[in-house]
Amino acid sequence: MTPGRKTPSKSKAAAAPSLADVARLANVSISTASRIVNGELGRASAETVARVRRAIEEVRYHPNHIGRSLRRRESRIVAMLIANLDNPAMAAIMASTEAALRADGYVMFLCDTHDRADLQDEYLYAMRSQGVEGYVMVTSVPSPGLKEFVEDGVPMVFVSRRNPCGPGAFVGIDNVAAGADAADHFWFQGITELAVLYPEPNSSATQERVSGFCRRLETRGVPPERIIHAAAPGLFHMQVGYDAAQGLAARTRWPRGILCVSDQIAYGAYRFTQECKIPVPAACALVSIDGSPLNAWLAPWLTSVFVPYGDFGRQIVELLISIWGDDAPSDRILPHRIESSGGPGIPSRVQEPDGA
Amino acid sequence: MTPGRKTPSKSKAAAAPSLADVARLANVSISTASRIVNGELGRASAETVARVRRAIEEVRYHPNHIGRSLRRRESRIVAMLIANLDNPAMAAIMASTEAALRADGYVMFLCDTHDRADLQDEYLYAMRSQGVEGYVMVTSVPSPGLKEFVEDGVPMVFVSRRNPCGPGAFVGIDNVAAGADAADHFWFQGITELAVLYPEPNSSATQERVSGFCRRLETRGVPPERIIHAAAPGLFHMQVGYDAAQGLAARTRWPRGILCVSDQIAYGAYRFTQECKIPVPAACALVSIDGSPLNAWLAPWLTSVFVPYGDFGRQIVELLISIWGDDAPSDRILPHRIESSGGPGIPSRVQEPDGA
DNA sequence: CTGAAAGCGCTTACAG
DNA sequence: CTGAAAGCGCTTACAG
Repeated sequence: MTPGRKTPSKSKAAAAPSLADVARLANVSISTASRIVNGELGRASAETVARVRRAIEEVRYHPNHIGRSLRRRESRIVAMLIANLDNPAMAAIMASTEAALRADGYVMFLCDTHDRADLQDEYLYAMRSQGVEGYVMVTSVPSPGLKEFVEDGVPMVFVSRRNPCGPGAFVGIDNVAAGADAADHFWFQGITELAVLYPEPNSSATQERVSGFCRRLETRGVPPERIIHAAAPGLFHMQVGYDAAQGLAARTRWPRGILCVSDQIAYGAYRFTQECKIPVPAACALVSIDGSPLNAWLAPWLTSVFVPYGDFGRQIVELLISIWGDDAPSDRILPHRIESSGGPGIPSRVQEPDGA
Repeated sequence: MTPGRKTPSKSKAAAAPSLADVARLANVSISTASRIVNGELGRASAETVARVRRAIEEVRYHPNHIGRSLRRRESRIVAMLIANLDNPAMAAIMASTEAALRADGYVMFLCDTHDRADLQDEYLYAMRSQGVEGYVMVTSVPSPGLKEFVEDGVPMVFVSRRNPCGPGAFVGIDNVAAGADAADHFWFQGITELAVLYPEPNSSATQERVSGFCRRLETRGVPPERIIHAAAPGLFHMQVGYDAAQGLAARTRWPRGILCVSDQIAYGAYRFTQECKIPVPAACALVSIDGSPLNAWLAPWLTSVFVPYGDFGRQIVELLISIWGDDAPSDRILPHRIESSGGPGIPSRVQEPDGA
């Protein structure tokens, strides 16, 4: 399957120099060399330090983390398990987490679970074998392995979607409030013929968004049965949005406003409205949750709840560190805000009259 | 900086069982246990094998790859260094590479270099310390570390953009041909007032696309000086496209057709055309290179050269394996094709008359 | 100020 | 069929 793996080293590549090579060249013990490599300078004469440093330069020594990890029993590696790389929101979470980890001297394994329980478990076990010290679970799914890790108290942070197998540290927005804000956005514009579009099966995030939306509308006097629910299965949210919109059209009169639980679902629904010649937002206002930067460029017709994915990374890493420190982990709920993309010539703020 | 790292293990988490634990429980030597863990069953009695397996189950043993890596001097880890995670094309390359690696039993470190030479080097050294066996360089930049790695014969594959520091195995499309196809697309529609938009500084890919475009037009009889070049600096291609389009408008008459070297540049240029009330594609046809799936949903006005990023991963991994096997690495050039996104009601194929 | 020694978890000739 | 031993590269008490 992997022919030629027998000779993994290019003939050119000499074996990497080890601490022993440095020590030999500098005429010191490996212990001393190790201390100097690790910046413990107080315990060696200036002359020795200089000699060792020269040797390090000369052989171009770089520490081998595998040896260090084995001995110290720590790897400084974190794994991110993520459901769907080609969703821009996921990419933003990935990028910010990667940057925050690097700033703290960690490196990141990336695992694409495709929202599949079997793959998720395969990765969890593979990562454990690699000595990973913490797990960032972005939109995880229930699985036996996850349950086992959670029960074993393995350090984990759940992002966007809560732990589907029990309690767990969480980073995300207040999804109930986000749904409620979307509801108010419609309400203040006098739009009360409403629908909501979401993927199936439901994650905690979806459920919270939808229920926050419906409960707020109920508070405003819009009875829940007036709000049409349309769901469609699938991982590819644009298709989900298209399919759900189509299902909606088949069942009922077209609404004046639609909440889509993600930007991509809104993109899919939009395409359907265009095929049906429904003017957006004039005849039907579309609101979604994500706030992708893309919206300003390609979707000026969309109003979206901005989720600060770029700030997630810092929070995720802080939370992980507090878990390692055996602190009681407290969820990190980040602020969201609703905003129009403001395309060419479109005023960009939502005006919120005070009071109902 | 990382408070509490002194106690990295949750009190709950018992030390992971080692091969020694298995051996003790099964009453065999560590050697024997190791062989059985590694599937070398021919050398132990069936009874011993069963006993060891029971012990493995009982202590819930999982092999520690750090120990294995140290001893075998191989890690089965590959690193991907990539310039810009929030570009959908990059995400597609990432996803397909990750999947191909997993299929072959490798895991992947992800490093976001932000197109910065210093970060690229920081990562290269960090990855080497982690014992990484191969490097996937997506849109790399020139840097001293890269030069050093290339000279040392470290296994590397360059993706999309060629090695900026000398020769190197490459996976991508034929960028010259892609540019030429875009030229023909305009030519066959009778559009010869043309401009080309690209980011600065120029990568090999950009240069090849632009020169393929211009050379083909020259062949067709359109003199090079008739083609307006507009570039803008930056990493964020949508802004680059907008800025370049703005610069174009400031300098000259608006063209009838524009080649944008990436989809995102086209999105940016599109926004500018909308602000200027220029009908697209009626008054100005936009062609780009990438072929993002998003186009069909949000950019029906765009014609794009489809690049099979989803197939890159397999090719990358095969190429890496051939390099490990000391085979002479041959570049992998994948097929592209030009296509309209085909939005609602728009016919989706480009008709290509035969002959000029 | 410095070094010898043990050991992290594993694999692998080698001997029996 | 099985095991004792060496060693991958490193760190860390401990002794001097």
